[in-house]
Amino acid sequence: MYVALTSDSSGGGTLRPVEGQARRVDDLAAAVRELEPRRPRWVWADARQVYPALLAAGVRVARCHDLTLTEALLLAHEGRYGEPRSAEAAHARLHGLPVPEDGDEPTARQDTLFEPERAELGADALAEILADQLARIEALPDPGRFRLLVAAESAGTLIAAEMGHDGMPWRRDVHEELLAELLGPRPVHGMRPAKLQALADQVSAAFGHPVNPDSVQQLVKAFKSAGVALKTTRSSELKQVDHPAVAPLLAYKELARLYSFHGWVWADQWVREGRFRAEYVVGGVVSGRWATSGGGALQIPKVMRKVVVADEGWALIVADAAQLEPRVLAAMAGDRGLATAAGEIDLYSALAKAFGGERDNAKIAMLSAMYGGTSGDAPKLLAVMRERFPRAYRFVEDAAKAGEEGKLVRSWLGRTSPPPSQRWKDLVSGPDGARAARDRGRFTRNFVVQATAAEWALALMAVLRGLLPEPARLVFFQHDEVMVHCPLDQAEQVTAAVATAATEATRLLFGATPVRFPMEAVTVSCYADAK
DNA sequence: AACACTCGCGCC
DNA sequence: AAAGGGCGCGAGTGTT
Repeated sequence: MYVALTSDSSGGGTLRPVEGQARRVDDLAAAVRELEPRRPRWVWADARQVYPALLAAGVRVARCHDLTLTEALLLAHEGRYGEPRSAEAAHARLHGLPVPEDGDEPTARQDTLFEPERAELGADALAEILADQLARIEALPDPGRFRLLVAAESAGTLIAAEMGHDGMPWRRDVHEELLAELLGPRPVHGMRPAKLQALADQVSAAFGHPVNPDSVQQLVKAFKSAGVALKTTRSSELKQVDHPAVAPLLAYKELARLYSFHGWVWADQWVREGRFRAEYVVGGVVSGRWATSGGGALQIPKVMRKVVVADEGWALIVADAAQLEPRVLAAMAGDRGLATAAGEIDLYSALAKAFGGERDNAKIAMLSAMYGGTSGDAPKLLAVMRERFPRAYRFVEDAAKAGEEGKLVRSWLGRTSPPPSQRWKDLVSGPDGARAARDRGRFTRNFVVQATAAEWALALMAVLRGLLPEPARLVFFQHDEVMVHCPLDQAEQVTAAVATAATEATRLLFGATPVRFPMEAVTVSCYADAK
């Protein structure tokens, strides 16, 4: 049962069972709570506009259909990438009206003097858009897979909102201790922390004059007059240099990053009541990976993990998929040899024999095949791969070739790569054309694998979410890794749920396949102990 | 003053 | 000869 839903700013809204009449309610959260036991699939324009308020009112839902994300997936598949994806735009297209650009949401327009205020779409309009989308899905070559994609993507919006609502445990006190230990006391505004300033002073002393270690220009100039020609100021390049400024400079760079990315200012902005609440953007990456729009949740440095501590009497269940991308490739390509190796817990060890007995060689070969790498031993190892695992090899080669020719590629469930830009088309027929073509080939080569891996991870989370007992909560997700916060006595049940979810995600995407997707969960009280 | 871009580096 | 995919975010730098 689909039920279209709109909300207004007063906490009310409209509901419309797709097979019924629209009805206005004053208390939307109460109405949703009442209907939820019948497990409707809620249809809304954009979860981010609706679901946070429901969560704040203590209401969670099991299923939804996100019209905006579905529209984006459909448009891309239909070769209409970049057309406005909002529900307003979808509705306007259906009625031959002027199509509003994305970002012109009605609420963002109300203070514009000469622009007439655009009315929010009603539940009837949403039902109409849904019917159109379902029909377009049916017309696709593989509607079943695309329906799974839409369901997984929509479930992702629920999870993202819930994780933003619940937050990841974050001990301010432990964080403060760590910052004090590494950087010194919190500085007054605009000043460098003491330990950072000391390192900056050491850099200047080593050069014999003041140098701002944050300035690439000054560093290159200072090294040049010291007789060292640098192409960049990257750490990896600096490490090759023999000069007394290098050691304090490397230490400075590491701490400066910590200070600006995860220091006191960051904590003031993002940590409240012992929780780090990130803003996830579902489908924010073209490959379908999530992005964040603030808080940098997907880039928490390893050194910060000691700050993530379960509440008293609770545990963190941390699980990551081992070697997800090569397994995805094995399953997609239907390469029997690779799939057999991917039936083992350590795929690379299982492959080692084929690559001269070295596990590392197997790893380089697989990564080069998926990323388009060609340096070092890669060409030699790729030749082995072509010989031993021809279907897997051909699968990524075909994707690369399509990209080089400017064609579209798709993930397993039907997410479509962006088309080449006009700039690329101009470039590819010019003197640097071969390079532009190769660059795009690397992108599409990786896209088919990365996007399918993202789909597997989404499916895993959607299933896991449904298996979690109250009051366990998903609190973190990072591409192929999930974290659940739960009472200690639920740890075993959650661990089992993770394994079940991995198996089920594999079945949902690939049906019967010899490929295994190991998802080992560990129970810890502190994230730092998870690896 | 405000914005856009590059560089560098953290994560996968 | 060499050629590695995807992001976010900050400071510095350049442009308007």
